Amino acid sequence: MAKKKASASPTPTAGRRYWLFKSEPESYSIQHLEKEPTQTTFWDGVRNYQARNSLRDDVKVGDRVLMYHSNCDPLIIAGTMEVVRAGYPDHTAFDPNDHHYDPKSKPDAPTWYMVDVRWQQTFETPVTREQLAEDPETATMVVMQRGSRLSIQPVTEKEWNAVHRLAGVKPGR
DNA sequence: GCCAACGTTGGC
DNA sequence: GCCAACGTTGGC
Repeated sequence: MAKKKASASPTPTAGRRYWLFKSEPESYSIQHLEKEPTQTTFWDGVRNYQARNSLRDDVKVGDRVLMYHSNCDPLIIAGTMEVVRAGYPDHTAFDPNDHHYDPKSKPDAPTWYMVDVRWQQTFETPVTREQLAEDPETATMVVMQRGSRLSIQPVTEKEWNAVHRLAGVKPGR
């Protein structure tokens, strides 16, 4: 477990990547994350190979993440998170009692991976899907593509900045 | 609640 | 290795 000094900020900007993670707020919302004792959680339950590859190989400590609330009304980007631990095996796949149990994933040969994220900010004015569709800089985001079911998606810096503009806040530190 | 799009499974 | 059937996702 990686404890971080409060003063120790961050991670260099260079090489930082941006992502969008989907969650159904009924299961887990940004409000849940904000209320966690450490405002940190492990992002478990991803059971799609393309998304798994991103979590295992590409999502790095210091990367920034938009949290998208799916399957709800209104559909929004609710806020942002910071990656605090890079890909490691998703242990919920090993637990037969867990909803995300997958017998083909073994501790010595894990199929599924997760990362740890820390709450960064909850947008006072969340950005709605409708806004994303209307703005030329965000309309092309992966999340807006018809039939896009990918739960871990790359976001460009331009899109990251545009989402913050729509939220009425400065793009984070 | 509906249903299109998508990923996975399994018979052949 | 093809592809139909199936289950799931997720916007509407």
